[in-house]
Amino acid sequence: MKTPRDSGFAFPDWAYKPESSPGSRQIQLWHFILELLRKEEYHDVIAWQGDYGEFVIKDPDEVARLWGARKCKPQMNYDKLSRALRYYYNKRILHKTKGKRFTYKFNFNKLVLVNYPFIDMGSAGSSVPQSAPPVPSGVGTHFRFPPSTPSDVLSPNGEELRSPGVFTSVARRAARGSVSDCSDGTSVASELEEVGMTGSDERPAERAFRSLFLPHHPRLTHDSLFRMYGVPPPAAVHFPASPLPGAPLLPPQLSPALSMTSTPSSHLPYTPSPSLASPMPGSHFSFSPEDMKRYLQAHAQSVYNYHLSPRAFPHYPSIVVPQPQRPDKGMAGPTAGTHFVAHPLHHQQPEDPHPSPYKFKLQPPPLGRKHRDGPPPTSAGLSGPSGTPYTGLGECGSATGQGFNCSSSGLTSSGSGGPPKIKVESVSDIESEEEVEVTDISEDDDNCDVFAPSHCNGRPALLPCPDGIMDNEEDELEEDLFKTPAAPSSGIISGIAAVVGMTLPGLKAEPREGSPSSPGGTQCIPLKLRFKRRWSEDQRMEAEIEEAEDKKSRAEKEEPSAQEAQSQKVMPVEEEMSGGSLAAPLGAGLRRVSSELQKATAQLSLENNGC
DNA sequence: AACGGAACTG
DNA sequence: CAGTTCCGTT
Repeated sequence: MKTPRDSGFAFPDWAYKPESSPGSRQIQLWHFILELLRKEEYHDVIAWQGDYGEFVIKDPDEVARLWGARKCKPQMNYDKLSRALRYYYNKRILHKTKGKRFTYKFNFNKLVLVNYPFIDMGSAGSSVPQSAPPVPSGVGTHFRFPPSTPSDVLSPNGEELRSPGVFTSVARRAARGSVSDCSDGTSVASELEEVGMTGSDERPAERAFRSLFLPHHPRLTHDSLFRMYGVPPPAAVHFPASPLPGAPLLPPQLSPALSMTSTPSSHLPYTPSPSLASPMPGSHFSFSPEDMKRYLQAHAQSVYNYHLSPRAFPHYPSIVVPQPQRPDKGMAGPTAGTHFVAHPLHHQQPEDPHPSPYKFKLQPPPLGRKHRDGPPPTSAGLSGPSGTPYTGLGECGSATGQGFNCSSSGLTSSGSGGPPKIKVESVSDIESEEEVEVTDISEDDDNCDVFAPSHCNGRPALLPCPDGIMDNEEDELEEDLFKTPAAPSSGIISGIAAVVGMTLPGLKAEPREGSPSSPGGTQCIPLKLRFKRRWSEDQRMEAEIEEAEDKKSRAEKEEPSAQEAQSQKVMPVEEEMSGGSLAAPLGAGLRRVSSELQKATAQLSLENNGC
């Protein structure tokens, strides 16, 4: 049966919450979709279907109408809505299920990332029970919410085989608490505790998911997060590692940043890092200093060991990292002196002494807009939010009185100063496969535009579109091939490391040497170039992996269990390079982090009250 | 139907 | 920034 009651299957609770869209004052489409998906009332309009994360819009017009209502856009229609949906392709939040009409599919990994917790170390919170729920972890395993095999999730009778059924229980629980979707943001904190503490029957993954991703920083925007994590985990490809299919006890799932390569339904064999693979006493992960440390270390190491693109380091506020070599003076750190990350890889900056292989050309600001066509007839016509009959639709109805939340703006957005804005464009564009990687640091400003949505198809942006793989044409295999994601910038790793108060061994070591898996010959290649290559490779790999994953998952549907017996030997973890001294003085710091997370979460819920 | 560029908006 | 609006193309 389609499980009438909870047929809405199940997405992690956070996914259903408005607060889940960091930095967004207004509800976002994907979130809204999730909302509808969750409600039975709308199952005739939109519903889960098929693969995990796949949903079908049964009544496009209605969905559009609802969306329009929610956004106070009476003119909304499916055409427009779908455009918005299409934009998600680039962000990789969604993708289209080819062949099936009105059918799209969520990319959970992305969603997770969006919700990855970021802490603002600004305050020195505490007092919060670091009741971090135990988390599952998967050393060599790719973190996956939903089991990749039906059997994993299947109830004895194989009934709920519905794709994302995994989170059903969660969803149910969530529903219990906060029913008013958008109006109450109050449940987050409590939920955190509630579920967090439950040692219950929940799948480890669920809990892990929750505990790890529930909290998030309000100030971060979707995009910034995407940028942060838009980087494919090189480690994944370089580490054949042993997947622990279905292994009950898995080492901590490390940074999503490093594992987001595949689709939710897949398990990517991936060894985060040597240190990680090592003895993981508890099979649980918590925000305890110990676990945190391991987590961070692994994360950091992975990055450094594999020369992850600098851009792979998400920005971490309030964190200062020990500058490796290169006694930079003021370093062109990100804006404002406010705390920030001195990116260890900063030395790949423009002012670099050596002849930079990176060529850029300044692209003049976009020509005056209004080119569209025809003379601009003092608009004013339609956009008027006329009193459109709004179907009270549960969602925001709660808005006091009549108005919707059409104007509420809870968080202040740093008024974006409209600086000169100059686009930097790779000169070596299209042709030269020697793409350039701009190691840009500043993050909260226009510099990032450089990496903004790069379309491998048409206008090539900065990122290279590895031959062979890229979807230059309208190839088929691109089912899951997405355009190269926007590149992130800044370093979370270093940031974290700093927070934890440890020094990254790998960091100090000359990047040149360290790499355990550096292909012979690279030794002589300039750092920049190496990074560049790595980046390209990563991009390519991501695409490949995703595709493969998708296929795999699809195939898996057929044969539940199989070779996955217990081939989960021990991954031949590469021994920790030189720095086995990762152990570092941390503890208090971690606790703070943990509490900060919770605080932020709680705070968020308040901020979102207005709806 | 689906896609995606471009201008535009709050 | 996350769409919204338009629209030509496939």
